[in-house]
Amino acid sequence: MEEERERYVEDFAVMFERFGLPRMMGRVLGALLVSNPPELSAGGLAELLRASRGSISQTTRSLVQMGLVERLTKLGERRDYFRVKPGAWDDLMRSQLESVTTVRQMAERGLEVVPPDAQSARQNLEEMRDFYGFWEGQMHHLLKLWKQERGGSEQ
Amino acid sequence: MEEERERYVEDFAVMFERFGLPRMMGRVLGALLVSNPPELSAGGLAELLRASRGSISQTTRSLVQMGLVERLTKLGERRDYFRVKPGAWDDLMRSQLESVTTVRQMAERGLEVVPPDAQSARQNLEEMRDFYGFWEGQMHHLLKLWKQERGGSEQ
DNA sequence: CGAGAGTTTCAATAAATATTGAAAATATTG
DNA sequence: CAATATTTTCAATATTTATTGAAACTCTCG
Repeated sequence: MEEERERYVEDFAVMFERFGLPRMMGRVLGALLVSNPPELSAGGLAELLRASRGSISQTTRSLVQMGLVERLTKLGERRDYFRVKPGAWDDLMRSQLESVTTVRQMAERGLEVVPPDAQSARQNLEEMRDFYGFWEGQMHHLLKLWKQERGGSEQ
Repeated sequence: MEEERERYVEDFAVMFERFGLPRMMGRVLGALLVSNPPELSAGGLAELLRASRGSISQTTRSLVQMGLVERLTKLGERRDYFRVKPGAWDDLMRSQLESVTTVRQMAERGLEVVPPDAQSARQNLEEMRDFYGFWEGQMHHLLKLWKQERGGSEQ
């Protein structure tokens, strides 16, 4: 991997880290993203990223579970390969939509927990509920729209 | 703070933590959210959450900087108070929009880094760019829409 | 079934992060 | 300006999280 792409992978990892996810996940995803050919083996990733096989194993599992990466095998070869899953970004956004739902529910639970006469707290929580309720609906709609317009063939 | 609200604040903190932010931030924000009256002093927060003053100080600063909490003073009183900032959720979503922009830009940079003949990598990156470009535009639009419909009076 | 290629597990360790608490700084009052 | 209330800073520490590497495991092939 030449200098420039190594730099890219590292920066990708830092970005990922800022989203609260392990740096190594960003490295692996970044490496797969710019790899040619598009799939790499666990061993290949370990070598490319100068990381232990153990940590590649753990990281690929997490990425597969998150739906960002898929594992594939090749006829006549023992090793497993990994590549960026088509539709990965859509999946990621879908999990963000789940977070939005969680926040909305937390607002609703807040309204149950707060005394009926706590006006300002109720107002805060109602705004929170309404806002996240709004996003919940809109995101749902937009995910559908995207799939309709662009995702017709894949998956 | 009674049992039920303490539980709520802790659960709120765990949710916050899952988004990659410090647990204490979630505690402080959760406590302010369900507090009646709506503002609490640094000392009050420390006592309520059984946390050190130092960590309350650090946490409130971060929350203020993130735009989720505001500091206020009261005439005739020395201490500072904190409360949930009106429009906090909108601000938070705006910072998520910034993240979306960052991801889109990272996709574009990927396209510069990858050789012209690396078909599949280019396809990956183009899908990423288009997807996040789409969300960028849509989120921008929705934030405007929300402000128009609901945020007319505040701020 | 045994050998070899490859992957996963997991205890140990390294690294990063959050939290405390005491001292320093700051602001307000009389 | 001294006394007091309050907040901030920061070095030390506790806690959490990521990473390694060696051993165990799994699979495939001859």
